[in-house]
Amino acid sequence: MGKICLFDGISEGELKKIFKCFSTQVIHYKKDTTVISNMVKNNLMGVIIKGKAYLVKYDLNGERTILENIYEGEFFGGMFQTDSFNELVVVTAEESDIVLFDFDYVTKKCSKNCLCHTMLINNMIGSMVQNMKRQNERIDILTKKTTRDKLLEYFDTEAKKKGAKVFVMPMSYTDLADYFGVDRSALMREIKYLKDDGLIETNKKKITLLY
Amino acid sequence: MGKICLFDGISEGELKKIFKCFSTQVIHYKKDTTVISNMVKNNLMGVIIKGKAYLVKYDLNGERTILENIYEGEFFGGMFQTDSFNELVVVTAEESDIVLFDFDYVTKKCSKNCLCHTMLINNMIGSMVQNMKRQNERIDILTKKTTRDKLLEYFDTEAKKKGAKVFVMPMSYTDLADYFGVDRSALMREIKYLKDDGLIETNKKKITLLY
DNA sequence: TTTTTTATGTTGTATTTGCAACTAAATTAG
DNA sequence: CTAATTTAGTTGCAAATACAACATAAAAAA
Repeated sequence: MGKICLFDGISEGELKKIFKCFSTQVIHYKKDTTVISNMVKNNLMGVIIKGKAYLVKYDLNGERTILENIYEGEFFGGMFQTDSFNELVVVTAEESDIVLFDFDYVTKKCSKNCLCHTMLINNMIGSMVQNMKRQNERIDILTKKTTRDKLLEYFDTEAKKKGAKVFVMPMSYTDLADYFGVDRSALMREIKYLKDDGLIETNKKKITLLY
Repeated sequence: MGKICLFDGISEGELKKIFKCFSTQVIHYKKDTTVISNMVKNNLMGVIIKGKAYLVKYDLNGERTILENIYEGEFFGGMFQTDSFNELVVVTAEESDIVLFDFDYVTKKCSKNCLCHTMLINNMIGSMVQNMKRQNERIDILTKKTTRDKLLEYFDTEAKKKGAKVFVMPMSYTDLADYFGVDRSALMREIKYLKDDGLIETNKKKITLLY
């Protein structure tokens, strides 16, 4: 399958042209910096050239929920224009290089109708499909009623991705608890129960499925 | 904001041309019919002309999870090609008219490079953004730890959509429980508690927020 | 290096939730 | 219109979970 990046199939030279046409440039961001928020009502979108970011929603109590992970080569935005009563914010998860430009440049197609533009749109659709798959995967997990079922579903997916019964968790247990929307200590306890029941073995972040 | 439909801005005549170019036609489906599954490895996508469908995942135990609602004018597919170890299926939620065609027709652009094609792609992106917003909304709710918080978040969103403290639930309580991934009776109980605590009033599906 | 911060791991307890098993109301089908 | 099916509404109880409060290990910063 291979990860689709927004600029796949577009040469350095063409990319420079696009950036010029979009009158934008790469900006470097420190970790935990707000790149874009719905406070800024511009119809912006951005591409992560290097690094990683989160789409975050802030609660009334200041609690934050990570709605999406945005990885290298992926884009965000397009949902900041209208009906944004949601406090949506894109924040860097690490030091990142990001390009911001107006959504219209992409959709409203420049006069030149260049080939790379078509390529860009195709990649964009591919990237969105990729993103939807990830979101569906998470929803599938989140709708499981017990933490045990969430874990088993998650382990299953990871094992299938790796094609093996042994794999290394790609995130911390703390983050996993957030990803599941459950209490961290309850998650740890459930993992212990799974071990007690002989369903899994763990060594730090290495998980072995015994079924 | 207004709902974006895939064929917005495309005339009847042009649409006929597209259908011909895509060598497809509208098919009528009865309720609860499988329109497309990842068993069929074709790179298909479909548009709901009339009706409604679900993107469903079937569990090993035969349990089903509704991952997405696909409404009139929206499309689905594009995620059925590769890495589909997930048992994803699109099923009609009611009697529906649907068009199926190969994804490549859209992305790989026909030789004519017609204007309506560009329009189609723009609408497609709009539709996907819309979809992502919905998914994010649901994830936001699902990650809330208690059923009470899920309900309050949900009520909040609905109230904001309607711009009023009073609104009518757009789905049954049974469906809401599935949407939340919680037990139905537990949901009913929590609604009662909310009433007891004077936070809401209900009359069948009419909800009034008292805060 | 040492200090500071963040992540892991554990446990008791009160609260929340799922599950089962109902009845009543409402909707759909015949 | 009546029967059949689906949805709403309740409740007891066992199981799961959130919360709080720790100790320790690991990682990051100074």
